[in-house]
Amino acid sequence: MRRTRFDTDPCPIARVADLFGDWWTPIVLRDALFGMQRFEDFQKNLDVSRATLSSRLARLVDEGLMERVEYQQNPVRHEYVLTEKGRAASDVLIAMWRYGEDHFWPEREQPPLELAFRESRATVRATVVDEITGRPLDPDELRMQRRGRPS
Amino acid sequence: MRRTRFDTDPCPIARVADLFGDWWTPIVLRDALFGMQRFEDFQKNLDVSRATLSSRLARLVDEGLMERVEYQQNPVRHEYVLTEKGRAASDVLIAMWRYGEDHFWPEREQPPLELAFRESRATVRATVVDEITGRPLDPDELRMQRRGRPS
DNA sequence: CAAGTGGGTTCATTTGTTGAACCCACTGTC
DNA sequence: GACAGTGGGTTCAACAAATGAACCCACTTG
Repeated sequence: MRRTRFDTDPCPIARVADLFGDWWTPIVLRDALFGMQRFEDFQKNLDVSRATLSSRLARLVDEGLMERVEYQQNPVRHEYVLTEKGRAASDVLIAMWRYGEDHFWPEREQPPLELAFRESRATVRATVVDEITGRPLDPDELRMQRRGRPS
Repeated sequence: MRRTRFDTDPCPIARVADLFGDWWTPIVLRDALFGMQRFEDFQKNLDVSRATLSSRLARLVDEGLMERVEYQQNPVRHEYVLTEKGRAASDVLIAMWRYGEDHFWPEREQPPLELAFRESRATVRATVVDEITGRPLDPDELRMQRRGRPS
């Protein structure tokens, strides 16, 4: 009766959902992308149970999104550093940010936080587009197909 | 000891994570975006427990991503139709697709499924960009800030 | 030698997921 | 008019996972 896993599913969304499909993982990753690295910092900032945090970080290391790196000896201490794969997850997080700010606040209200460029401090508005045409993607115009031979 | 909720969190990612933060919701939404509407179809296609599916669909209706619409009487039957808010979730799902296909298959392997345009059947490669400049977003160049008065 | 720091693990309680079985309203078939 | 089938659920017992609190350990600093 263990939780259903999708980590070997043929659909990319399913595999990502298997990892992001709990409430803590995306939030831990968010903090990591904004520079957080230490267990204590995550724990204090997120107010998460130490046991839960521990298992989430272990999973992220396991999946190759983070690396557990020793940053001092005597006593030995480690920090969690994002890998390339971990940094690439930012696109998913950024899409979530945009969707959240557009649809999860009551009309005429806005979230107190915004995403901005570090240097200019200008607000970022992200959007998902087709890489080639640069145009937004309408789900009604998309389909899933077998690679190679379109059925 | 109930599960921690983020549906009133000031961070947009947290609110979205609260909804997408389980393994079934993104997958149900994926099928819905590709046109699925009926309970039985979701259940057969996903091989999910009827109880779990039922609660997921109820949550999606509750949050305003879907509407439960009567499509026949005698006997009364309903189907689940995406709202505007539901359709807008496609950007998050598409970003997950891209991240999944780029990072969740072993080197030199590719997922058996691809995202494509319905008409031309050409492969879609999606990317997250800044709406104004059209340029990809590097997480190292971003920050979270309070809206209005940049601290 | 007591308190503090960083990074965890262990534990009991409670909540959520799972698969199987069941229910109900109706239709179509023998 | 009894029965199988369809669509859309609910109920149930068993098990897994999240939670918060307490605990542990290796060191440093006062």
